[in-house]
Amino acid sequence: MKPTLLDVAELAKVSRTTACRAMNNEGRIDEETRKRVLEAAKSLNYQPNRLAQSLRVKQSFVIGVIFSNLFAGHFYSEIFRGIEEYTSGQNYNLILGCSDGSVEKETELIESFQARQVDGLIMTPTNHMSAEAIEILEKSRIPVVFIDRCSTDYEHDYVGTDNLLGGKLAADYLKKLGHQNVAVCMGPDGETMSVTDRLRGAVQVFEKEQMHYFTITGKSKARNSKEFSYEAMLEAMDTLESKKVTAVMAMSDSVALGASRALIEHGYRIGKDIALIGYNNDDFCPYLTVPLTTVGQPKYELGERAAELLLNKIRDKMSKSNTKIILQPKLMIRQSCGES
Amino acid sequence: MKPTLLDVAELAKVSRTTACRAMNNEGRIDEETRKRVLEAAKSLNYQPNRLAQSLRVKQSFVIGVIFSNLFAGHFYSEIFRGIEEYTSGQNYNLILGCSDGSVEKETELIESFQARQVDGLIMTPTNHMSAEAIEILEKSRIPVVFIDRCSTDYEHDYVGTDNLLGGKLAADYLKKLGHQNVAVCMGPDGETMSVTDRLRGAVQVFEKEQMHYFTITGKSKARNSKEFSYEAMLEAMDTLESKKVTAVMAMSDSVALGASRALIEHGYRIGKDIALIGYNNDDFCPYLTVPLTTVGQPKYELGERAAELLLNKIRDKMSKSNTKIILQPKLMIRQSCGES
DNA sequence: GTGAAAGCGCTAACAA
DNA sequence: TTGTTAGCGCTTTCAC
Repeated sequence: MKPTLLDVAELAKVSRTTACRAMNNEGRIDEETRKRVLEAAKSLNYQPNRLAQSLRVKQSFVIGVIFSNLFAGHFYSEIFRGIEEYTSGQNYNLILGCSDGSVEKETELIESFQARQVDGLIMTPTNHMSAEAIEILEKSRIPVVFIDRCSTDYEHDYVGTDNLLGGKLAADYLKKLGHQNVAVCMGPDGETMSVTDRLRGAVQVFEKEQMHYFTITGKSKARNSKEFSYEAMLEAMDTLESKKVTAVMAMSDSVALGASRALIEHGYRIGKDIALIGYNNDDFCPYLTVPLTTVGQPKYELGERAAELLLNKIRDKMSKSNTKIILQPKLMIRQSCGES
Repeated sequence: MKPTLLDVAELAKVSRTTACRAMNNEGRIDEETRKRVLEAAKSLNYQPNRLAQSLRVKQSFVIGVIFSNLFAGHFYSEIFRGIEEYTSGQNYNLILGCSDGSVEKETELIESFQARQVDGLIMTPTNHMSAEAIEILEKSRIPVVFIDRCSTDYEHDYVGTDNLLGGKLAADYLKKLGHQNVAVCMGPDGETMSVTDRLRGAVQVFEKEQMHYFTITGKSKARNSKEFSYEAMLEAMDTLESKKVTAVMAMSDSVALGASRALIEHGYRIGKDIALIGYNNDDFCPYLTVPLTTVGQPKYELGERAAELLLNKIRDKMSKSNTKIILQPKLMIRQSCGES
């Protein structure tokens, strides 16, 4: 049986209270007894039960993380690392779930995490969170920070990058290279706000510069971006030719990868016959045969800032609840648009 | 203030016990009162406090997951998905940490998860787990399942793939294509058992077939496989030429990606001037300009089986504690070795 | 500086 | 079928 605080107390010949004070380095306690308790604890291999602690102090030091999509391996891995490194230094642990784009699972996860008394929540919501989920969040008053995407239907804190600007950056660059006809490959998450923002940004440029464009939305059932966009692109091949498209803008690097496969199979040489620009700056970009030009997002920092914001909210419940932290995207010029 | 079971009980005009029974669908209870309680619970928006429950029943329904490396985005994402989907159906939640290859952090995580009373642990250990960590695990008697890698110094359950066979598969294939001189690019995790096993498997073939080979270990400080192997490969360029290497075997697909960048920069055409084979079958493989031939691992299933094994151990503490589940690798022939 | 006692929210003997 | 009571392991008020 695991030793409890009482065991430690008895061994050190003090009361539970005193033992507790010693363990938590509290004030009013004799240095001598403190040492004695600590030794007793050590010799018993005592470890406080965090469940009991949490129950008592009504603070669990656990934060819940809900991603909507783990297929996008690199993107969420980096965000998670940012969250993890920031929070682990402050004694928090993370409980992680993946909604896989399902609103039901998202709701379940929120409820489950809530039942576990998480101190806060960081999440990328599904496209349309269920009304139920939103109600739960609002009623529970658990501090929440949305990351990367955000819910339209709900007042919230948010950490993301400026997707409108990102879209502009990409479009401006294509314009600068002289492209007039561009296809925009949306990928499977075309309905999320982050992606529609990128599109809006690009379209602003397209219209101002009187460029032609059209979007490839695809109707594949694949959840995997690469597969989805590969199929979507294959279907769009004819249109590509008839509209004399010279540049493809992909809404993520994975989408770009899928699109490039279709393009290559149809004899296009990336960076020569056709320009391709991605989004995210995933870590594989520099390592492709034709290194991918893309718009970079600071993924790790996204996670870090979200964690920071959340912990601040947790500590200061009064902090105003509509903070938006918008980080800047950055154009990463490589070779897939023909320049080096 | 959140409603407690007592609030529900009062509203339904029964005792806490009865309310408890109703919530947990236990036997001996009148159908009428059960309904009344459930209604009361609903109207109060009652949600049981899992912390209190766990404390009481001494079972948390949380399992800890510790990965050693989240850079390898896709690989661990898939494993995690396998674990998550299997366990979430059974009411478990996952608490996730990343040791980042550091034994100190690994030990901290184990302790921390233990303090949180996890019911079990799934982990990829660092190369050499600290004696301390092993001692904690043994003393705590928490069921543990190692995944992908395993600790040499410790009796354990394990789920992985047959890396020896995987190495052979790759080497056999290169032999079949007529290669006589191959370079093996080890990557940053060259010391892990999974990688050394792959090498052993390959070497068995090399020796039997009297092929020449040498390993590229690299001395980069990068933790990222792609970067690491890119640098390692650059350094090895001269040797590659002097030894007339015609094939490169990479210990993971990320390593292959890094290596290919160096090769391409030096004018090699993958699949024509030089053959390249990877390992893992990461999801980007089919989407490279020259689709990568590789040895596939069933990542999702790895996670799933690990979760299954762990839950069985949790339920039946008596189950023998040295189960090894070894899944089979599979050669995925694409174009990077010249065949289609 | 130390300890007794109460209680966080839940479950489970046992008794009625 | 229902309720009383004790207790999981911890923290905290209050009194000494």
